[in-house]
Amino acid sequence: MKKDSKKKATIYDLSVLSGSSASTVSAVLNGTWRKRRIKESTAELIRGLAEEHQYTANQQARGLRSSRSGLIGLMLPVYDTRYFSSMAQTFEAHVRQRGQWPIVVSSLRDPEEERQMAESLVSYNIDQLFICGATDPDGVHAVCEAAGLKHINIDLPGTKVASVVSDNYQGGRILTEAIIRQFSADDPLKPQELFLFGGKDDHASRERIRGFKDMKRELLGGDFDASIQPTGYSPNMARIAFENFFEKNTRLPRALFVNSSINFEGLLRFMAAHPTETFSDLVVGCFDYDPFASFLPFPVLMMRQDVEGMITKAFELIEQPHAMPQIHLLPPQLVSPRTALPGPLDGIKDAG
Amino acid sequence: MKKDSKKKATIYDLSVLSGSSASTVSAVLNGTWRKRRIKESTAELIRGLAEEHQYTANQQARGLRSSRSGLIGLMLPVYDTRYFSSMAQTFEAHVRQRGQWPIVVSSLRDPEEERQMAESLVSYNIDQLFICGATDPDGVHAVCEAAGLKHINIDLPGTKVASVVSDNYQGGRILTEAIIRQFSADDPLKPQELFLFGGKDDHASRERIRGFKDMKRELLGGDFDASIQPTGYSPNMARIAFENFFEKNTRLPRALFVNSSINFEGLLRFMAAHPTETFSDLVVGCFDYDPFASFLPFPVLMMRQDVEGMITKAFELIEQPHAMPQIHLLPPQLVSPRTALPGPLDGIKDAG
DNA sequence: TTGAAAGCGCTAACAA
DNA sequence: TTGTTAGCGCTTTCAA
Repeated sequence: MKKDSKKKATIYDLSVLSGSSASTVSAVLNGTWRKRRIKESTAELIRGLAEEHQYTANQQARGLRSSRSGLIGLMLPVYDTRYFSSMAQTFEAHVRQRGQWPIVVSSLRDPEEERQMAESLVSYNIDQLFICGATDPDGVHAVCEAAGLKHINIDLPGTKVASVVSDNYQGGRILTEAIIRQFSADDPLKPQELFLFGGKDDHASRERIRGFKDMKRELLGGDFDASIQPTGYSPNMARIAFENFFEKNTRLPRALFVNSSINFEGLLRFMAAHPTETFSDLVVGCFDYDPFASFLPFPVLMMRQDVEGMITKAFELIEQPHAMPQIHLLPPQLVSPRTALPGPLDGIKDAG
Repeated sequence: MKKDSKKKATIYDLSVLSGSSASTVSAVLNGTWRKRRIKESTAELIRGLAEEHQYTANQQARGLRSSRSGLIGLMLPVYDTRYFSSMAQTFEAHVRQRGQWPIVVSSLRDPEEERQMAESLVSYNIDQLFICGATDPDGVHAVCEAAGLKHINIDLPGTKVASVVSDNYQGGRILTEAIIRQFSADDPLKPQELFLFGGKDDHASRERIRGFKDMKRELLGGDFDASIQPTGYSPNMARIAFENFFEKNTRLPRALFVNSSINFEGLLRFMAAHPTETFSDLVVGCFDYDPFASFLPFPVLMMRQDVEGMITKAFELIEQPHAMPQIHLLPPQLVSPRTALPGPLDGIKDAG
């Protein structure tokens, strides 16, 4: 083992070894050598040396000099749902395919946190930022704008740059209709038997609720604002809402529209405290797809957001210099009960 | 808006504005000013200016100079399971609490990929690397070692540095026993009715299988190597294994030990193609906890790995200069059917 | 209590 | 076809 094995080789080391100048080495190793008209043979030589000494460019130095970093950021509310984890997984694949590096952070839906994270990412000179599900996208925008950092909104729209979000209104309508159609004509669902739980006062929730209300009115008539129970994106608040409802009405509604899989976990917590019979005639519709949830012992309809499509579209838009601060809608997909869809993990070659 | 609002302020800007030198500004702003005995008033002045001009240190420059970056890496096989996504979530919380920044990447269980990722992370001068579930931890070690990068193994052990992993052997035993005890004394499970599906030839699978076999032998007698069906960590391979078994035996085993929730998704895919009755008398035990899986229409026993404990322990060990390349075992926790445990998302303040 | 100066490793004019 | 040079923004001696 060479004594310098702890020290990484630099272009200067290779410069000495090859007899070329540092700038020549640099050009050869960063791909700009063609337009610098460097002799094939010198390039060859330097590449060989680089290989031999396991040279890899110091990205900090490169970035400091060129004001880039090769890092592309993704700001997520949380990792730990199948929706957001598949977002991270898909994002990573796209970024790496572009020869860049993903840096993913979770801001826990705290606007102040979101801004500070953006600040910090700026200080690393990240090249682009994907703002996903931010509570205050425009606050993050201000930080990016001030730093000249390209950015785009996903999942929850902002008003300052382009946003790629699901068509939550249509999704809400479709899901509501599907829930209602689960019930047979001889024992149809009544308006006071269908409730929406979860979500908060953000764009996604509002749109879903709007779709829910419209479709409910169209199909069942009546309009019960009381049938909306926002609980935030918290499993426990949702659990409490279900408990309260149950206490007051001695049963759950026959049909539930659950605003997000996080809230659905609140339903699970409720379930844990009650016998299976409590859910024997329940129908649930839920935003975001989770494969295990789809096989629960009662019909679960899920709306799967088009994560792959959102990321693809976002990459398209973020490149465009003067994209309007416009909302691009992608249709989510209704998933029938007992459906196991392939996900971002399929196609990975590992099989043991 | 000032014309320079696109340019971030540097210590030189503040140096000019404050009348102090750049090195003084630097010291004030990076906390070393006390030991440089800088006057409180100058410090005050500079801090005020920094605030006013929204100064934030350029991490690339800082890192280039000091060979640090403030980044702590986590290498994950994949994001998109509740086990790994909770790992990412927990890791992030710990890292941020230390005032560092998490950089999370997924290597898709490809040893070559793992090494290249490590190389690349090295080129960003990350300060520490947590190697989680790597297929070839020692390969990654070699890269880290050569770069003088502190690292540690989680989930899957290596032989060169300390590893923090679940006690998969005990976990396998406990889970197997729990599965068997689900059956009543008047219709007990027979040895040929209990199968293990999933996993591959890695440490975790081997240990779980060993625990499975031992406990099965102890409680049911007999030893059927045929009752082990590795499928890799692939939903589809698992699905095919279930299909094959079903075709050959016209039914599933009465009891399944599923090696990972990823393989469980293969069971879901199988389920989607078969009527509910096929699973009416099924008992499943599965490694890794997924809240939705816990409520499926048949008893599902899950082993929850102690993610919080693993991360905590790993942080402890990675600091120690001469930790032995030893395996630290953490007991996983048996989770009864229909249990909704709190996760890393609980305690987040958001509630809408 | 502070400043001057060197240099981390790289890129990109500008010369030659 | 290549070398020289001047930084990118910061930390860190060393000197004052």
